[in-house]
Amino acid sequence: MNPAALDHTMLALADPTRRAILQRLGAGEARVTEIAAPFAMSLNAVSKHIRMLERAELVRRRRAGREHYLSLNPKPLDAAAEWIEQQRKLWNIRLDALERALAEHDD
Amino acid sequence: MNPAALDHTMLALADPTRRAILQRLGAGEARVTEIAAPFAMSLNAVSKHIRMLERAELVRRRRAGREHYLSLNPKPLDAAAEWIEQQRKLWNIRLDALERALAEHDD
DNA sequence: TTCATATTCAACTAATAAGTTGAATATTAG
DNA sequence: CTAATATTCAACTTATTAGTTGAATATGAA
Repeated sequence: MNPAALDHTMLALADPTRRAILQRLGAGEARVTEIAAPFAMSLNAVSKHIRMLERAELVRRRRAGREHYLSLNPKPLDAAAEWIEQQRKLWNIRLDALERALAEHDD
Repeated sequence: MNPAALDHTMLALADPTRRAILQRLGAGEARVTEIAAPFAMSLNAVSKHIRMLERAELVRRRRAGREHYLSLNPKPLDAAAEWIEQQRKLWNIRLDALERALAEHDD
């Protein structure tokens, strides 16, 4: 588990265009041009977003002639979700301890 | 639900220093200097990281004289976790459908 | 072969992030 | 009052992101 991998994953998720691309790919693979179509930016800009998603390994590319088919790889989401869940768990444990301490103090 | 809020949350989580700060705050509130101590960077650099965490509303600040006590606000993590879970759920639904289609095809 | 399509590469600008150092501000301690 | 402490502000550098336009590359179609 490379620590920079989580950096890349989180950074990839920190942009609405990239989140929309992932959401689109959730429905199945698609070509670069198809993915870019809904966005009010150049194809090149979307191409760069895709590159960031690939760096995070959230997106895989399959070349079929001149067309590149992209698909979602949800694996890195596991580490991201795990970090957040771990954090929430620890926080809750601490809050529970606080509550118990307060309850005791009431006696 | 401001869409930029999720951007800020994810971006805040995309840095190991900031994640470490959040982890530290999971154990309870702490002053800026205390938080900065373990890091091999200037106090000012950590101060800036804290500002980003505040922008994401992951950290709250309570001033007590010249000392600023920081605490974790885990609320924004909910939206982040929810986005990821939603994505994983959709992905799994699609994979299940794919599997069913394949199974049918086998008959 | 020639033309159109799909995509990236290269070069550029502008904005933001991440870090530095040094000064300013506010508060507490002696 | 003066000195030390806690923190931010300001200015600066460097790296990265996000976007653009125009050219290159590779493939497919006529």
